[in-house]
Amino acid sequence: MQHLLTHISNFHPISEAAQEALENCFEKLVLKKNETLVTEGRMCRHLYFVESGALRGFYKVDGKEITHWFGFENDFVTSFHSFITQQPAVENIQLLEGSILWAISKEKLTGLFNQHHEIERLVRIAYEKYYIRLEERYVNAQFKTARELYENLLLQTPHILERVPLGCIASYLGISQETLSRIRSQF
Amino acid sequence: MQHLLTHISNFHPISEAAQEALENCFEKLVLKKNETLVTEGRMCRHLYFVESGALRGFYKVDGKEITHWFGFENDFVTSFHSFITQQPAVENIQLLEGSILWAISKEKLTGLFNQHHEIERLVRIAYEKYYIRLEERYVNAQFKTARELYENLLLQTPHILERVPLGCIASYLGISQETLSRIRSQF
DNA sequence: TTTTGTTTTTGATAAAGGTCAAAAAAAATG
DNA sequence: CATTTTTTTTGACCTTTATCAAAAACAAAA
Repeated sequence: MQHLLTHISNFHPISEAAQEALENCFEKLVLKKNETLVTEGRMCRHLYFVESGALRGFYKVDGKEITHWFGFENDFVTSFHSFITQQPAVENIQLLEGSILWAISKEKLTGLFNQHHEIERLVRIAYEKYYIRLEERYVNAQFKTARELYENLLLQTPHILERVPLGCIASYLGISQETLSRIRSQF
Repeated sequence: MQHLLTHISNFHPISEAAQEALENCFEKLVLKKNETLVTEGRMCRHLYFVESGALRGFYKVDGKEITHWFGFENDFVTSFHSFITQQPAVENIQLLEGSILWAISKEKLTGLFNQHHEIERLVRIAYEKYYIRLEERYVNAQFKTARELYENLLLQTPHILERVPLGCIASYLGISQETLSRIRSQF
């Protein structure tokens, strides 16, 4: 738990009172590799913080699994669309490694927003950061060759290449596994 | 100005006091077609609300202009990365039609956040909506054919096709203008 | 270790869409 | 209107990457 509070304080300092309130709302979750955290068609009512481990969000197109994000240490993850709109999730979240997570429900988070302006601010600022990150990925994805996408990954997030199976990475980059394999062999 | 306040109230109702505060912070801007609102390399310090008209955000790759979003009536637009990080913009914002905009500076907006929790909430909720929208576009862009992307546009945002030159739309969809032209001729 | 299952690589082929160049159409301007 | 200028369309060709199928490598389990 200290892990989460420290991470938050580094990101955007908050008062003791707010920290205590947060502490009372998160619950620890220990999951094993390959377990499923969120399943498509079901509601996702929680936001998760990754203390350690790795997971991925994926959805299915023509029976194929398309990974569209990875989560690692210090990431907040959820099936965002479902969490926000309270509609059934269109994606799945699966553990890529055994992980320690901290979960907070949407109700509790909303309660925290009402009690502590500074927590809502924290989240507002986090959204900005996540939005910018997504925007960057989007711009990259659309106008780079498969090779450039791989190089980017190699430079910017090499841990993904080390910890995640090739098939997941290929769909994450929007290219076929075979193409990724061929590109990788040239390095 | 009433336009903006009405739009905000529809989106998420706020108190009289907050409305007045908002009213004092926005400034009206009337711009002509082809004028530039934000230029790459320069800071973008404002958030804009589109009362009427149309504009686009684009950046340059190998001398080519890549449009990555359009803004129309009731949209909030800005060079988001620059506005948030206060670093020079990497994109340009240009008017596609003569437009009426309302501008608020980052300083004023931050001030509003401090004075009115509910305004920060409003923005937090707006971010959620914009994030989901971007996520959808991202997922689409990566795994649909050029034809499917065009069909999507036709169904979901036909006003774009009616009000925007083909070249802008092609880069927005991530395909060449020639391909878009050929696809369109098949309908 | 063998066996079995999973992941990655390799090869051959095909399809989608890009690029370049020129014509046609449409829009803006004097 | 007539004339530039800009935008869109069309055609020929080429590149990138997907797809399918099979082999190889690797990992897990008996």
